[in-house]
Amino acid sequence: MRLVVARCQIDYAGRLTAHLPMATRVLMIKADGSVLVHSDGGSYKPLNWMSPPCTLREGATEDGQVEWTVTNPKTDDTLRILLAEVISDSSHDLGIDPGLQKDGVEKHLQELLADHPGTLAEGLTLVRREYPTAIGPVDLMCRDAVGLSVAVEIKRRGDIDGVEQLTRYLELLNRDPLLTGNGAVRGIFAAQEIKPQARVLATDRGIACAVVDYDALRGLDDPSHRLF
Amino acid sequence: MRLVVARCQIDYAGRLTAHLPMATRVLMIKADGSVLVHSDGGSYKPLNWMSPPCTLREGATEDGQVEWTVTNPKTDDTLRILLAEVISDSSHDLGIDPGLQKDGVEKHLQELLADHPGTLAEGLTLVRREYPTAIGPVDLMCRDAVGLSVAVEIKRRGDIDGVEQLTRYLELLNRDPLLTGNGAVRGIFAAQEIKPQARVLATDRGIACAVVDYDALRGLDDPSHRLF
DNA sequence: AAGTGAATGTCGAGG
DNA sequence: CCTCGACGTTCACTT
Repeated sequence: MRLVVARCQIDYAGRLTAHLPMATRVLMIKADGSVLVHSDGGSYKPLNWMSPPCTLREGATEDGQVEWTVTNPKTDDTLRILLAEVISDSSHDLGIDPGLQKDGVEKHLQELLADHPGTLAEGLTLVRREYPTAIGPVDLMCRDAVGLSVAVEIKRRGDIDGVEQLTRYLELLNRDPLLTGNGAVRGIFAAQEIKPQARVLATDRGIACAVVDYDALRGLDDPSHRLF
Repeated sequence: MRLVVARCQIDYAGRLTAHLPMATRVLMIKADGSVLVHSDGGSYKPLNWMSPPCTLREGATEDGQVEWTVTNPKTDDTLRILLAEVISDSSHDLGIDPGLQKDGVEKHLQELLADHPGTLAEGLTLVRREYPTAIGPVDLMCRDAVGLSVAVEIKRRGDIDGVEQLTRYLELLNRDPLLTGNGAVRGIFAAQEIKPQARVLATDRGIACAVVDYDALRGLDDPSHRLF
Protein backbone atom coordinates (compact mmCIF):
# COMPACT_ATOMS: atom_id res chain seq x y z
CA MET A 1 0.00 0.00 0.00
CA ARG A 2 1.43 3.30 -1.14
CA LEU A 3 0.02 6.63 -0.04
CA VAL A 4 0.84 9.76 -1.99
CA VAL A 5 -0.33 13.27 -1.22
CA ALA A 6 0.17 15.44 -4.27
CA ARG A 7 -1.05 18.36 -6.32
CA CYS A 8 -2.23 16.63 -9.45
CA GLN A 9 -4.48 16.70 -12.48
CA ILE A 10 -6.26 13.56 -13.66
CA ASP A 11 -7.92 12.26 -16.80
CA TYR A 12 -9.93 9.06 -17.05
CA ALA A 13 -11.05 7.34 -20.22
CA GLY A 14 -13.14 4.18 -20.15
CA ARG A 15 -16.91 3.71 -20.15
CA LEU A 16 -16.97 7.47 -19.83
CA THR A 17 -14.38 10.19 -19.87
CA ALA A 18 -13.77 12.36 -16.82
CA HIS A 19 -11.40 15.12 -15.87
CA LEU A 20 -10.11 16.44 -12.55
CA PRO A 21 -8.48 19.89 -12.58
CA MET A 22 -5.21 20.51 -10.77
CA ALA A 23 -5.65 20.27 -6.98
CA THR A 24 -4.14 18.62 -3.93
CA ARG A 25 -5.43 15.07 -3.37
CA VAL A 26 -4.58 11.73 -1.80
CA LEU A 27 -3.59 8.87 -4.10
CA MET A 28 -3.89 5.37 -2.71
CA ILE A 29 -2.08 2.67 -4.66
CA LYS A 30 -2.93 -0.86 -3.51
CA ALA A 31 -0.80 -3.96 -3.81
CA ASP A 32 -2.81 -5.23 -6.78
CA GLY A 33 -2.02 -2.04 -8.73
CA SER A 34 -5.44 -0.48 -8.23
CA VAL A 35 -5.53 3.27 -7.64
CA LEU A 36 -7.93 5.46 -5.66
CA VAL A 37 -8.05 9.25 -5.83
CA HIS A 38 -9.57 10.89 -2.77
CA SER A 39 -10.29 14.48 -1.89
CA ASP A 40 -11.02 15.82 1.56
CA GLY A 41 -14.77 15.39 1.33
CA GLY A 42 -17.53 13.39 -0.25
CA SER A 43 -18.21 9.94 1.06
CA TYR A 44 -16.37 6.68 0.58
CA LYS A 45 -16.41 6.83 -3.18
CA PRO A 46 -13.20 8.19 -4.64
CA LEU A 47 -13.24 11.06 -7.12
CA ASN A 48 -11.65 8.69 -9.56
CA TRP A 49 -10.18 5.20 -9.47
CA MET A 50 -8.90 2.18 -11.37
CA SER A 51 -10.11 -1.29 -10.45
CA PRO A 52 -7.82 -4.30 -10.60
CA PRO A 53 -6.35 -5.82 -12.62
CA CYS A 54 -4.30 -2.84 -13.65
CA THR A 55 -0.73 -1.65 -13.85
CA LEU A 56 0.86 1.69 -13.01
CA ARG A 57 3.62 3.02 -15.23
CA GLU A 58 5.63 6.00 -14.02
CA GLY A 59 6.81 8.37 -16.73
CA ALA A 60 7.48 12.01 -17.49
CA THR A 61 6.11 14.62 -19.86
CA GLU A 62 8.24 16.68 -22.25
CA ASP A 63 8.49 19.50 -19.74
CA GLY A 64 9.76 17.16 -17.02
CA GLN A 65 6.61 16.70 -14.97
CA VAL A 66 5.94 13.28 -13.45
CA GLU A 67 3.09 11.43 -15.12
CA TRP A 68 1.50 8.17 -14.04
CA THR A 69 -0.40 6.05 -16.51
CA VAL A 70 -2.64 3.37 -15.05
CA THR A 71 -4.11 0.89 -17.51
CA ASN A 72 -6.47 -2.05 -17.30
CA PRO A 73 -5.51 -4.45 -20.12
CA LYS A 74 -8.93 -6.19 -20.05
CA THR A 75 -11.23 -3.17 -20.31
CA ASP A 76 -8.81 -0.70 -21.94
CA ASP A 77 -9.61 1.86 -19.25
CA THR A 78 -6.83 4.34 -18.63
CA LEU A 79 -6.15 6.83 -15.89
CA ARG A 80 -3.54 9.54 -16.50
CA ILE A 81 -2.26 11.37 -13.45
CA LEU A 82 -0.09 14.44 -13.91
CA LEU A 83 1.84 15.15 -10.71
CA ALA A 84 2.74 18.82 -10.26
CA GLU A 85 4.04 18.53 -6.71
CA VAL A 86 4.48 15.52 -4.41
CA ILE A 87 3.87 16.51 -0.80
CA SER A 88 4.19 13.07 0.73
CA ASP A 89 4.96 9.57 -0.52
CA SER A 90 5.06 6.53 1.77
CA SER A 91 4.65 2.76 1.51
CA HIS A 92 3.46 0.23 4.06
CA ASP A 93 3.12 -3.54 4.12
CA LEU A 94 -0.39 -4.31 5.37
CA GLY A 95 -0.51 -8.05 4.79
CA ILE A 96 -3.71 -9.84 3.86
CA ASP A 97 -6.90 -8.67 5.50
CA PRO A 98 -8.96 -11.31 7.30
CA GLY A 99 -12.11 -9.75 5.85
CA LEU A 100 -15.42 -8.38 7.03
CA GLN A 101 -18.09 -10.27 8.95
CA LYS A 102 -21.62 -8.93 8.38
CA ASP A 103 -24.92 -9.46 10.14
CA GLY A 104 -28.34 -7.97 9.59
CA VAL A 105 -28.90 -7.93 5.84
CA GLU A 106 -31.87 -9.17 3.80
CA LYS A 107 -30.95 -12.81 4.30
CA HIS A 108 -31.35 -12.41 8.07
CA LEU A 109 -34.66 -10.64 7.62
CA GLN A 110 -35.82 -13.59 5.54
CA GLU A 111 -34.66 -16.05 8.21
CA LEU A 112 -36.48 -14.15 10.93
CA LEU A 113 -39.70 -13.90 8.93
CA ALA A 114 -39.46 -17.59 8.03
CA ASP A 115 -39.37 -18.30 11.78
CA HIS A 116 -42.24 -15.91 12.52
CA PRO A 117 -44.58 -15.78 9.49
CA GLY A 118 -47.48 -14.97 11.82
CA THR A 119 -46.13 -11.43 12.22
CA LEU A 120 -46.95 -10.79 8.53
CA ALA A 121 -50.59 -11.89 8.73
CA GLU A 122 -52.67 -13.60 11.38
CA GLY A 123 -52.48 -17.38 11.10
CA LEU A 124 -49.88 -17.42 8.33
CA THR A 125 -47.66 -20.53 8.29
CA LEU A 126 -44.52 -21.27 6.29
CA VAL A 127 -44.60 -23.82 3.47
CA ARG A 128 -41.02 -23.24 2.37
CA ARG A 129 -38.31 -20.63 1.94
CA GLU A 130 -36.87 -19.86 -1.52
CA TYR A 131 -39.81 -21.61 -3.21
CA PRO A 132 -38.51 -22.34 -6.72
CA THR A 133 -40.23 -21.08 -9.87
CA ALA A 134 -39.13 -20.82 -13.50
CA ILE A 135 -38.32 -17.14 -13.07
CA GLY A 136 -36.53 -17.40 -9.74
CA PRO A 137 -37.24 -18.32 -6.13
CA VAL A 138 -40.12 -16.81 -4.14
CA ASP A 139 -38.71 -15.63 -0.80
CA LEU A 140 -41.40 -17.26 1.33
CA MET A 141 -44.28 -19.48 0.25
CA CYS A 142 -46.93 -19.60 2.97
CA ARG A 143 -50.45 -20.75 3.65
CA ASP A 144 -52.99 -18.55 5.39
CA ALA A 145 -55.53 -19.41 8.09
CA VAL A 146 -58.05 -20.77 5.57
CA GLY A 147 -55.52 -22.75 3.55
CA LEU A 148 -54.88 -20.33 0.66
CA SER A 149 -51.36 -19.95 -0.76
CA VAL A 150 -49.53 -16.70 -0.03
CA ALA A 151 -46.30 -15.59 -1.75
CA VAL A 152 -44.11 -13.23 0.28
CA GLU A 153 -41.45 -11.01 -1.26
CA ILE A 154 -38.96 -9.55 1.22
CA LYS A 155 -36.88 -6.41 0.72
CA ARG A 156 -34.91 -4.25 3.09
CA ARG A 157 -36.18 -1.20 1.24
CA GLY A 158 -39.44 -1.68 -0.61
CA ASP A 159 -39.70 0.20 -3.90
CA ILE A 160 -41.46 -0.38 -7.19
CA ASP A 161 -39.02 -3.01 -8.42
CA GLY A 162 -39.97 -5.34 -5.59
CA VAL A 163 -43.68 -5.00 -6.37
CA GLU A 164 -43.01 -5.75 -10.04
CA GLN A 165 -41.00 -8.80 -9.04
CA LEU A 166 -43.76 -10.13 -6.78
CA THR A 167 -46.34 -9.41 -9.51
CA ARG A 168 -44.39 -11.57 -11.96
CA TYR A 169 -44.23 -14.38 -9.41
CA LEU A 170 -47.97 -14.16 -8.72
CA GLU A 171 -48.81 -14.26 -12.44
CA LEU A 172 -46.78 -17.43 -12.78
CA LEU A 173 -47.94 -19.06 -9.55
CA ASN A 174 -51.58 -18.46 -10.42
CA ARG A 175 -51.18 -20.71 -13.46
CA ASP A 176 -50.33 -23.64 -11.17
CA PRO A 177 -53.50 -25.63 -10.35
CA LEU A 178 -51.79 -27.22 -7.34
CA LEU A 179 -51.50 -23.80 -5.68
CA THR A 180 -54.76 -22.27 -6.88
CA GLY A 181 -56.95 -25.25 -6.01
CA ASN A 182 -58.54 -23.43 -3.09
CA GLY A 183 -58.35 -19.96 -4.64
CA ALA A 184 -55.91 -17.46 -6.14
CA VAL A 185 -52.44 -17.07 -4.66
CA ARG A 186 -52.20 -13.82 -2.69
CA GLY A 187 -49.08 -11.67 -2.32
CA ILE A 188 -47.51 -9.94 0.65
CA PHE A 189 -44.80 -7.35 0.10
CA ALA A 190 -42.68 -7.18 3.27
CA ALA A 191 -39.97 -4.60 3.87
CA GLN A 192 -38.38 -2.56 6.64
CA GLU A 193 -39.49 0.54 4.75
CA ILE A 194 -42.03 0.81 1.93
CA LYS A 195 -41.89 3.74 -0.49
CA PRO A 196 -45.21 5.50 -1.20
CA GLN A 197 -45.12 4.69 -4.93
CA ALA A 198 -44.49 1.03 -4.17
CA ARG A 199 -47.40 0.99 -1.72
CA VAL A 200 -49.74 2.52 -4.29
CA LEU A 201 -48.70 0.06 -6.98
CA ALA A 202 -49.00 -2.90 -4.61
CA THR A 203 -52.45 -1.83 -3.39
CA ASP A 204 -53.57 -1.30 -7.00
CA ARG A 205 -52.61 -4.91 -7.72
CA GLY A 206 -54.20 -6.37 -4.62
CA ILE A 207 -50.87 -7.01 -2.93
CA ALA A 208 -50.73 -6.48 0.82
CA CYS A 209 -47.88 -4.46 2.35
CA ALA A 210 -46.15 -5.34 5.62
CA VAL A 211 -43.64 -3.06 7.27
CA VAL A 212 -41.21 -5.21 9.23
CA ASP A 213 -39.54 -4.17 12.47
CA TYR A 214 -36.18 -5.91 12.40
CA ASP A 215 -35.35 -5.28 16.04
CA ALA A 216 -38.76 -6.47 17.25
CA LEU A 217 -38.43 -9.63 15.17
CA ARG A 218 -35.00 -10.26 16.57
CA GLY A 219 -36.49 -9.76 20.02
CA LEU A 220 -38.78 -12.74 19.42
CA ASP A 221 -35.68 -14.91 19.06
CA ASP A 222 -33.82 -13.34 21.98
CA PRO A 223 -34.02 -15.53 25.11
CA SER A 224 -34.16 -12.42 27.30
CA HIS A 225 -37.49 -11.54 25.67
CA ARG A 226 -39.06 -14.97 26.05
CA LEU A 227 -41.90 -15.52 28.47
CA PHE A 228 -40.84 -19.04 29.49
CA MET B 1 -7.19 14.90 5.76
CA ARG B 2 -5.53 12.57 8.24
CA LEU B 3 -3.95 9.28 7.20
CA VAL B 4 -3.25 6.62 9.80
CA VAL B 5 -1.69 3.24 9.23
CA ALA B 6 -2.40 1.00 12.19
CA ARG B 7 -3.02 -2.49 13.43
CA CYS B 8 -6.65 -2.26 14.50
CA GLN B 9 -9.90 -4.04 15.15
CA ILE B 10 -13.20 -2.50 14.13
CA ASP B 11 -16.86 -2.86 14.97
CA TYR B 12 -19.70 -1.16 13.14
CA ALA B 13 -23.30 -0.91 14.27
CA GLY B 14 -25.92 0.82 12.17
CA ARG B 15 -28.25 -0.54 9.51
CA LEU B 16 -26.30 -3.75 10.01
CA THR B 17 -23.56 -4.84 12.35
CA ALA B 18 -20.12 -5.76 11.07
CA HIS B 19 -16.80 -6.77 12.56
CA LEU B 20 -13.21 -6.58 11.35
CA PRO B 21 -10.65 -8.72 13.20
CA MET B 22 -7.29 -7.27 14.23
CA ALA B 23 -5.08 -6.50 11.22
CA THR B 24 -3.02 -3.71 9.69
CA ARG B 25 -5.09 -1.22 7.72
CA VAL B 26 -5.19 2.35 6.45
CA LEU B 27 -7.57 4.76 8.15
CA MET B 28 -8.54 7.89 6.21
CA ILE B 29 -10.14 10.66 8.24
CA LYS B 30 -11.56 13.45 6.12
CA ALA B 31 -12.10 17.05 7.10
CA ASP B 32 -15.85 16.52 7.57
CA GLY B 33 -15.16 13.79 10.15
CA SER B 34 -15.97 10.89 7.85
CA VAL B 35 -13.79 7.81 8.17
CA LEU B 36 -12.71 5.20 5.62
CA VAL B 37 -11.04 1.89 6.46
CA HIS B 38 -9.03 0.41 3.61
CA SER B 39 -7.09 -2.80 3.25
CA ASP B 40 -4.51 -3.56 0.59
CA GLY B 41 -6.97 -5.08 -1.86
CA GLY B 42 -10.55 -5.13 -2.95
CA SER B 43 -11.69 -2.25 -5.09
CA TYR B 44 -12.61 1.31 -4.23
CA LYS B 45 -15.11 0.37 -1.56
CA PRO B 46 -13.62 0.50 1.93
CA LEU B 47 -13.91 -2.46 4.28
CA ASN B 48 -15.81 -0.18 6.59
CA TRP B 49 -16.67 3.50 6.75
CA MET B 50 -18.70 6.27 8.31
CA SER B 51 -20.43 8.83 6.13
CA PRO B 52 -20.71 12.47 7.14
CA PRO B 53 -21.94 14.08 9.25
CA CYS B 54 -20.05 12.34 12.00
CA THR B 55 -17.60 13.05 14.78
CA LEU B 56 -14.54 11.16 15.95
CA ARG B 57 -13.83 10.90 19.66
CA GLU B 58 -10.45 9.61 20.77
CA GLY B 59 -10.48 7.61 24.01
CA ALA B 60 -8.86 4.69 25.75
CA THR B 61 -9.96 1.30 27.04
CA GLU B 62 -9.39 0.07 30.61
CA ASP B 63 -6.17 -1.65 29.60
CA GLY B 64 -4.80 1.51 28.04
CA GLN B 65 -5.39 0.81 24.36
CA VAL B 66 -6.38 3.71 22.14
CA GLU B 67 -9.98 3.55 21.01
CA TRP B 68 -11.73 5.77 18.49
CA THR B 69 -15.47 6.12 18.52
CA VAL B 70 -17.04 7.61 15.41
CA THR B 71 -20.70 8.49 15.66
CA ASN B 72 -23.32 9.89 13.32
CA PRO B 73 -25.83 11.80 15.45
CA LYS B 74 -28.54 11.64 12.74
CA THR B 75 -28.54 7.91 12.02
CA ASP B 76 -27.09 6.63 15.32
CA ASP B 77 -24.51 4.64 13.40
CA THR B 78 -21.32 4.00 15.34
CA LEU B 79 -17.89 2.79 14.37
CA ARG B 80 -15.54 1.63 17.12
CA ILE B 81 -11.87 1.35 16.21
CA LEU B 82 -9.49 -0.31 18.64
CA LEU B 83 -5.91 0.71 17.81
CA ALA B 84 -3.33 -1.86 18.87
CA GLU B 85 -0.36 -0.23 17.16
CA VAL B 86 -0.04 3.00 15.19
CA ILE B 87 2.52 2.64 12.41
CA SER B 88 2.06 6.04 10.82
CA ASP B 89 -0.06 9.12 11.48
CA SER B 90 0.02 12.20 9.27
CA SER B 91 -2.23 15.12 8.39
CA HIS B 92 -2.41 17.25 5.26
CA ASP B 93 -4.39 20.27 4.20
CA LEU B 94 -5.88 19.50 0.80
CA GLY B 95 -8.15 22.48 0.35
CA ILE B 96 -11.43 22.23 -1.51
CA ASP B 97 -11.55 20.03 -4.58
CA PRO B 98 -12.77 21.68 -7.82
CA GLY B 99 -14.75 18.52 -8.57
CA LEU B 100 -15.16 15.99 -11.36
CA GLN B 101 -16.26 16.70 -14.93
CA LYS B 102 -18.01 13.77 -16.63
CA ASP B 103 -18.92 12.99 -20.21
CA GLY B 104 -20.52 9.97 -21.87
CA VAL B 105 -23.40 8.78 -19.71
CA GLU B 106 -27.08 8.02 -20.50
CA LYS B 107 -27.95 11.65 -21.16
CA HIS B 108 -25.46 11.73 -24.02
CA LEU B 109 -26.84 8.51 -25.42
CA GLN B 110 -30.30 10.08 -25.40
CA GLU B 111 -29.01 13.20 -27.15
CA LEU B 112 -27.32 11.13 -29.83
CA LEU B 113 -30.39 8.96 -30.44
CA ALA B 114 -32.60 12.06 -30.50
CA ASP B 115 -30.38 13.35 -33.31
CA HIS B 116 -30.38 10.02 -35.14
CA PRO B 117 -33.69 8.20 -34.46
CA GLY B 118 -33.39 6.47 -37.84
CA THR B 119 -30.68 4.22 -36.40
CA LEU B 120 -33.31 2.63 -34.13
CA ALA B 121 -35.77 1.77 -36.90
CA GLU B 122 -35.98 2.62 -40.59
CA GLY B 123 -37.85 5.88 -41.14
CA LEU B 124 -38.27 6.75 -37.47
CA THR B 125 -38.51 10.48 -36.73
CA LEU B 126 -38.43 12.34 -33.43
CA VAL B 127 -41.58 13.96 -32.07
CA ARG B 128 -40.00 15.08 -28.80
CA ARG B 129 -37.52 14.15 -26.09
CA GLU B 130 -38.66 13.62 -22.48
CA TYR B 131 -42.28 13.31 -23.58
CA PRO B 132 -44.26 13.97 -20.39
CA THR B 133 -46.74 11.48 -18.93
CA ALA B 134 -48.44 11.18 -15.56
CA ILE B 135 -45.92 8.55 -14.43
CA GLY B 136 -42.81 10.27 -15.75
CA PRO B 137 -41.23 11.31 -19.04
CA VAL B 138 -40.79 8.95 -21.99
CA ASP B 139 -37.18 9.25 -23.20
CA LEU B 140 -38.08 9.65 -26.87
CA MET B 141 -41.49 9.88 -28.49
CA CYS B 142 -41.24 9.15 -32.21
CA ARG B 143 -43.32 8.46 -35.27
CA ASP B 144 -42.55 5.63 -37.67
CA ALA B 145 -42.58 5.55 -41.46
CA VAL B 146 -46.36 4.97 -41.62
CA GLY B 147 -47.22 7.57 -38.97
CA LEU B 148 -47.65 5.34 -35.91
CA SER B 149 -46.41 6.55 -32.49
CA VAL B 150 -43.35 4.84 -31.06
CA ALA B 151 -42.12 5.22 -27.45
CA VAL B 152 -38.39 4.69 -26.93
CA GLU B 153 -36.87 3.88 -23.57
CA ILE B 154 -33.09 4.33 -23.38
CA LYS B 155 -30.75 2.63 -20.91
CA ARG B 156 -27.03 2.21 -20.85
CA ARG B 157 -27.52 -1.35 -19.60
CA GLY B 158 -30.85 -2.90 -20.48
CA ASP B 159 -32.29 -5.18 -17.84
CA ILE B 160 -35.78 -6.19 -16.77
CA ASP B 161 -36.47 -2.94 -14.91
CA GLY B 162 -36.23 -0.94 -18.09
CA VAL B 163 -38.69 -3.22 -19.89
CA GLU B 164 -41.13 -2.89 -16.99
CA GLN B 165 -40.77 0.87 -17.12
CA LEU B 166 -41.46 1.00 -20.86
CA THR B 167 -44.40 -1.37 -20.41
CA ARG B 168 -45.97 1.00 -17.86
CA TYR B 169 -45.52 3.91 -20.27
CA LEU B 170 -47.07 1.96 -23.15
CA GLU B 171 -50.08 0.96 -21.06
CA LEU B 172 -50.68 4.59 -20.24
CA LEU B 173 -49.95 5.96 -23.72
CA ASN B 174 -52.32 3.48 -25.32
CA ARG B 175 -55.21 5.03 -23.41
CA ASP B 176 -54.58 8.35 -25.21
CA PRO B 177 -56.77 8.58 -28.34
CA LEU B 178 -54.54 11.33 -29.76
CA LEU B 179 -51.65 8.87 -29.95
CA THR B 180 -53.56 5.72 -30.86
CA GLY B 181 -55.64 7.28 -33.60
CA ASN B 182 -53.72 5.48 -36.35
CA GLY B 183 -52.99 2.36 -34.30
CA ALA B 184 -51.43 1.20 -31.02
CA VAL B 185 -48.26 2.87 -29.71
CA ARG B 186 -45.26 0.60 -30.21
CA GLY B 187 -42.22 0.39 -27.92
CA ILE B 188 -38.51 0.25 -28.64
CA PHE B 189 -36.10 -0.67 -25.86
CA ALA B 190 -32.69 0.80 -26.70
CA ALA B 191 -29.51 0.08 -24.74
CA GLN B 192 -25.80 -0.36 -25.22
CA GLU B 193 -26.21 -3.88 -23.85
CA ILE B 194 -29.43 -5.89 -23.40
CA LYS B 195 -29.59 -8.71 -20.85
CA PRO B 196 -31.09 -12.00 -22.08
CA GLN B 197 -33.93 -11.94 -19.55
CA ALA B 198 -34.81 -8.39 -20.56
CA ARG B 199 -34.83 -9.36 -24.23
CA VAL B 200 -37.14 -12.30 -23.55
CA LEU B 201 -39.55 -10.15 -21.52
CA ALA B 202 -39.53 -7.39 -24.14
CA THR B 203 -40.15 -9.80 -27.00
CA ASP B 204 -42.96 -11.44 -25.00
CA ARG B 205 -44.60 -8.03 -24.72
CA GLY B 206 -44.13 -7.07 -28.35
CA ILE B 207 -41.43 -4.55 -27.55
CA ALA B 208 -38.56 -4.26 -30.03
CA CYS B 209 -34.97 -4.27 -28.78
CA ALA B 210 -32.22 -2.09 -30.22
CA VAL B 211 -28.58 -2.49 -29.23
CA VAL B 212 -26.91 0.88 -29.58
CA ASP B 213 -23.29 1.40 -30.58
CA TYR B 214 -22.24 4.56 -28.73
CA ASP B 215 -19.03 5.08 -30.66
CA ALA B 216 -20.72 4.60 -34.04
CA LEU B 217 -23.44 7.09 -33.08
CA ARG B 218 -20.85 9.58 -32.00
CA GLY B 219 -19.15 9.02 -35.32
CA LEU B 220 -22.27 10.29 -37.11
CA ASP B 221 -21.79 13.62 -35.35
CA ASP B 222 -18.05 13.77 -35.88
CA PRO B 223 -17.17 16.07 -38.81
CA SER B 224 -14.25 13.81 -39.73
CA HIS B 225 -16.78 11.06 -40.52
CA ARG B 226 -19.07 13.21 -42.65
CA LEU B 227 -19.32 12.62 -46.38
CA PHE B 228 -19.78 16.29 -47.26
C1' DA C 1 -17.28 -16.94 -17.30
C1' DA C 2 -21.76 -14.89 -17.30
C1' DG C 3 -25.99 -13.61 -15.16
C1' DT C 4 -28.78 -12.11 -11.29
C1' DG C 5 -30.13 -9.53 -7.25
C1' DA C 6 -28.54 -6.91 -2.87
C1' DA C 7 -26.19 -2.81 -1.02
C1' DT C 8 -24.40 0.56 5.57
C1' DG C 9 -25.03 1.24 -1.84
C1' DT C 10 -23.67 6.67 -3.38
C1' DC C 11 -24.91 10.59 -6.09
C1' DG C 12 -27.46 14.03 -8.31
C1' DA C 13 -31.75 16.13 -10.17
C1' DG C 14 -36.31 17.59 -9.50
C1' DG C 15 -40.56 18.37 -6.85
C1' DC D 1 -36.73 17.76 2.71
C1' DC D 2 -37.90 13.65 0.25
C1' DT D 3 -38.29 10.72 -3.96
C1' DC D 4 -36.58 8.67 -7.87
C1' DG D 5 -33.39 6.84 -11.18
C1' DA D 6 -28.42 6.40 -12.88
C1' DC D 7 -24.04 4.55 -11.73
C1' DG D 8 -17.16 3.72 -14.70
C1' DT D 9 -22.26 1.18 -9.78
C1' DT D 10 -19.55 -2.79 -6.65
C1' DC D 11 -20.26 -7.20 -4.53
C1' DA D 12 -21.48 -11.90 -3.56
C1' DC D 13 -23.43 -15.87 -5.21
C1' DT D 14 -25.42 -19.06 -8.67
C1' DT D 15 -25.47 -21.34 -13.10
